[in-house]
Amino acid sequence: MPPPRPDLVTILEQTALLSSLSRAEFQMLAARTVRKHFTAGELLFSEDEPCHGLHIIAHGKVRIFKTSVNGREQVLAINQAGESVAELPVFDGGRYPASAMAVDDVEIAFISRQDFQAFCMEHPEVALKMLAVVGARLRRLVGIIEELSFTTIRQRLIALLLRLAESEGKQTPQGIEFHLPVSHQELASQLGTVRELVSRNLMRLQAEGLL
Amino acid sequence: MPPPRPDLVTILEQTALLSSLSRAEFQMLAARTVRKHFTAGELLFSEDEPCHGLHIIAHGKVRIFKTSVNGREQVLAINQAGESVAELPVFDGGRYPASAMAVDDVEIAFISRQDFQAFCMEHPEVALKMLAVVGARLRRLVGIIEELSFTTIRQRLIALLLRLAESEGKQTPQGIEFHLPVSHQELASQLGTVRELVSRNLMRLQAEGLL
DNA sequence: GCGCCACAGCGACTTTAGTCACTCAGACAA
DNA sequence: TTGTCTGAGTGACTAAAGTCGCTGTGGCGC
Repeated sequence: MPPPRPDLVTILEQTALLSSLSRAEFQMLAARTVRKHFTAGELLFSEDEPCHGLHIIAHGKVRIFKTSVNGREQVLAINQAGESVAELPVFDGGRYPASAMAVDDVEIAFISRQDFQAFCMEHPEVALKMLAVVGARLRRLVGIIEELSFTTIRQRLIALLLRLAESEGKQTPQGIEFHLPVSHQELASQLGTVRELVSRNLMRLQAEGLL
Repeated sequence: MPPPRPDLVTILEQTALLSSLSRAEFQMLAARTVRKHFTAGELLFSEDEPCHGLHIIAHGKVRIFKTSVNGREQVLAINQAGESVAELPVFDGGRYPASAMAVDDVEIAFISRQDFQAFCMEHPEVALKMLAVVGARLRRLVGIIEELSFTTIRQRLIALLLRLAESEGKQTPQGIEFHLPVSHQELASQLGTVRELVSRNLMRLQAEGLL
């Protein structure tokens, strides 16, 4: 038996997307929800696969990314518990635009396309929330485009480090200190480049005394 | 007086976003719609401005783009009559993520945020259509990211030329023939690079006999 | 201990992208 | 006819980005 399993209603209640629903509505939705489990490194789905429903993350982190022919990866987003994944193909009926992989062990609440669409028709406020969520995603993508087309890897790396410092860092007399939560390879994927450049640029920043 | 002005209901009827509404609904919406006119080169809105409502293009083309500090531009989309612009900030209440400029003379039907949100609550199917439209936009952005992070300018240029050939080209004995509809500068913006590289790469393709 | 592995560091090199400075041709107004 | 403006072509250069190959290190299993 996997780790403690909060019941589906509780999971659904914790997703931002569905806040503002009544207890009865949650129960109705829960009745149509399937629970799925993925272990670290497992693919939830991959690019160009047809989409059958909405994934809501109950526990764990999910990495959304694209892969190039030469094996390079570009991370589009990393989503956590309470967030949903791949909302869009649920609505436009198309295929997944990217792949999703479990970063650690992940619990998913899965609702089929038909069920969720029907639910949205009856609860327009959920559709509006959905639009807000998708809007936020769009903003992030525009941000990535901006970085990719206007800035150097060095600048992107600095920006990413600052973000990490913000979220993970703790203050020390010498400045802010934090551990890199992931490998250089992973940082490279998030920046849209290769490991060596991350390594080199980190060195450079260190040499300049900024680390 | 500007060019012939079809009435608002007709304009609204022609937008994909609102198809499937009844005549009465169109009239109701039209009553809350303001008409705006922009001449070529004029900005509809710019990045980071707060958003007050939804723009629907009645006539003309609109270029959505980002600008960098050093003056470079990255085109995110070019939208035509019947499409809407900047749907997202209407819903998440944020600011515009990019700027929009009239490519030629443009007629806009403008609906305020409040009115449109209210309308969506009453017409969930419009909200769902909206999600599909936004989804398509998201796909395009992911495509841009993919190109930016995985391919060279040469490849991107080829891809863009092929797209143009598809839409504008006419078959001739020697192959497909078409005019570049825009300046090299504009192509560069769409590819996320500078004029010189477009020029050079076009030369290169020509030298290799691919043009 | 030994070998195996994944991750990291690093030097040498090639390719691509971007910058600068200039020339040229065509459009157009004075 | 000039002058001027804009878009385009181009050579020379710099600076990024990416590739290759090798070394080092620190787990971890046997």
